Amino acid sequence: MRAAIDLFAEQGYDATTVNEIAERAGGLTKTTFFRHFADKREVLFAGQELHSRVLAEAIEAMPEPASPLEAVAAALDALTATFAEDRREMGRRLRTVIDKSMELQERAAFKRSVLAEAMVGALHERGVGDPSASLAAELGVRAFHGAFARWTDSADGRALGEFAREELAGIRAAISELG
Amino acid sequence: MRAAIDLFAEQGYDATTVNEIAERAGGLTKTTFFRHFADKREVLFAGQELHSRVLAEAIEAMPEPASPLEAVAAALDALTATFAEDRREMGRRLRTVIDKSMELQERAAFKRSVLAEAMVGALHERGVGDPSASLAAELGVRAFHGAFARWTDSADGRALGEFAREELAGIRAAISELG
DNA sequence: CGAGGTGATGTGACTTGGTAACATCACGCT
DNA sequence: AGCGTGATGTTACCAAGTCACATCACCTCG
Repeated sequence: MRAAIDLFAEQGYDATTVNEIAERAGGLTKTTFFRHFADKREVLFAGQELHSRVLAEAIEAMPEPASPLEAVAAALDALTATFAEDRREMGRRLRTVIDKSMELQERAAFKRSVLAEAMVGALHERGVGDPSASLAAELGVRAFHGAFARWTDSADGRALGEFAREELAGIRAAISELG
Repeated sequence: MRAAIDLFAEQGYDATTVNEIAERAGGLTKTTFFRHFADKREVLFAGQELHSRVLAEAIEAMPEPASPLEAVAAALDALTATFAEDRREMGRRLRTVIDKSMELQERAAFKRSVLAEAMVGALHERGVGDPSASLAAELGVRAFHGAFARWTDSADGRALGEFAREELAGIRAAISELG
C-alpha cells in the first residue's frame, strides 16, 4: 500500500502499472499483488469492511431510547476513534491522489455508499424504517467525509472525532434552513 | 445501447464482451464501440451530462425567494419531465442489470455524486452556502433515485415526477424524526 | 462530371488489468 | 528425514482500452 501511494503520488494513478507497485514493494510480482488486492484501485481502499463493521456494531450496541441520528453519532465516534494521529499524513496524501483520478473517485463514491449501507442495515435492525434510516446513514457518511477532509488538511493536533462531531452539528443546523 | 442491455440481461455484464455488443449492434467492431462510449460500463449511463445540465439550469432559473429544497424540487420536476412513459420498461431492465454487477453499481454511485455536484454548483451560484447546498442536493438525488426505482417497478401509468414529489415529501417528513 | 474533403468505420498491433494452472521455496511440525 | 502449508513465482491466457493507419460512403464545389 505504501509503495502504491508513493508511485501514484509521483507519476499519477494511470501512469503507474501494477507490476511497478509490486516491484517497489520488495521485488514482488503482479500475481502477488492481486493475491492481496482485488484490483488496482483497491490497494488504496483495502480494509474498509472493518469500517463497516465498526459502524454497524456501534449502532447495534446503542441503548434503546436513541434517535437515529444519535445512533449514527455514536457510530462515528466509534469509527473515528480508530484513526490515530499518525494516519493523518497518510490520509492527506491519499486524498490528493484520489482527487486527481476519476477512477479513484468512482471507487471512493462506491465505498461511501457501502458504508452508508452498513449503517442502514444496523438501523433497520433496531426498527428504524425508511427513509429515516437511509437519511441518517447518508448524513453520517457525509459528516465523516467532511471531517476526514478537514482533519487531513489541519495542522493542529485535533482528533478526527472532534471534526466529525462538528460536521454533524453543522449538518443538523443546516437541516432547518433547507426549507 | 440496446444491444448492450440485451446481452447484459441474457448473459450478465461480466460474461459479455465489448466485441459481442458491437457485433450485435449491427456488425460493428470494438473500435467503433469505444468511439461512442468511454468504456464498457458507460454504455448504460451515457447521456447523463444532459441530466446534470437540466438540473443545474432549473435551479438557476428559479425565482429568487426560493429555499434550497424548493429549488431542488423544481430541478427534479424539470428532470423527471424528460422521462416519458416509454422509457419505463427500459429503465426497469437497466436497474435489474445494474443490481447484479458491482462494477455497474460503482459507476451508478459515481453518477449520482456527479448529479449532486451539478446541483451543488447551481445552488452555490444562487448564494446557498455549505453544508446546506450539498445537503439539499443529496436529498434531491436520493429522492430521484427512490422515485426512479418505484417508477420502474410500478404497473400503473403514474409519471416519474409524481413519484419524485412523493419521495421528496417523504424525506422532508422523515427529517424531523431523525432526532 | 470529377476532385477533394469529411465523418464514420475497420484493421492490426500494442499495453495493461486481471485470472488460472502449475511450480517452487521456506518454514515448522512431527 | 519427511510432510504439510502458506506465500511467492512462471507462464499463458483473455478482455479492456489505445493508437496509427487504411477504407469507404457521401457531400460539395468547381
